Amino acid sequence: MAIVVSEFFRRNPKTVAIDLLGKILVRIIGSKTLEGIIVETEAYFGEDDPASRAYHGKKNYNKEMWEEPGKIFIYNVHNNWMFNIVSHEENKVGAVLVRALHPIKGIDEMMKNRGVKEIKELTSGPGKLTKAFKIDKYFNGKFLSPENSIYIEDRGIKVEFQSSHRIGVRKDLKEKLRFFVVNDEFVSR
DNA sequence: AGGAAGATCTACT
DNA sequence: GTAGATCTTCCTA
Repeated sequence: MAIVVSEFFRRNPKTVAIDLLGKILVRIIGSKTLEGIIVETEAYFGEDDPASRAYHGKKNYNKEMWEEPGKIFIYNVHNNWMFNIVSHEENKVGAVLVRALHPIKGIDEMMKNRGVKEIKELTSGPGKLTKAFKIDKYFNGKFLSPENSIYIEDRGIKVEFQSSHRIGVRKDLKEKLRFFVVNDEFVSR
């Protein structure tokens, strides 16, 4: 069952980040379908979050965070594309970063896209999964939807999760805003 | 023109 | 396991 994007992402990013765990990211490439269970996410808030791309105010490169929830927000870090989904309540700012997936369909295609043989290496990090799923700046500002060949499904998978501080950020908030599925080998660390 | 970044890969100890 | 190079994008000057 496809999720209702406009409702699902119109919530606090922290709630969305937790709720995304266990959902399926689906990507259609020609006749191929790639699928992965979301097993690691991070929540980012607006201008009061020092780790957020929105911290320095609305800029050309982050303006999507102010736009409609359910839009895809892509940016580049050290030659890696980061896949975020705009998530916030009415008149707020925020996004959720997808950090890791557990591949379930289209493994061969992912190996081709990534250029590696180990399944564990396919999608166990934010830059890895965008490469495996062929996600790049092209998707920035587009909505998650089957028409755009990328969307999220709820198949009722229930997961047990833990939280931790966000990874790689210079200044984090006190609150733990990284969420990951317990005992999943695709969690990035 | 220069630099920093929410990371990854490689080559080692 | 841990350090160092990487070589894109978009910022600030």
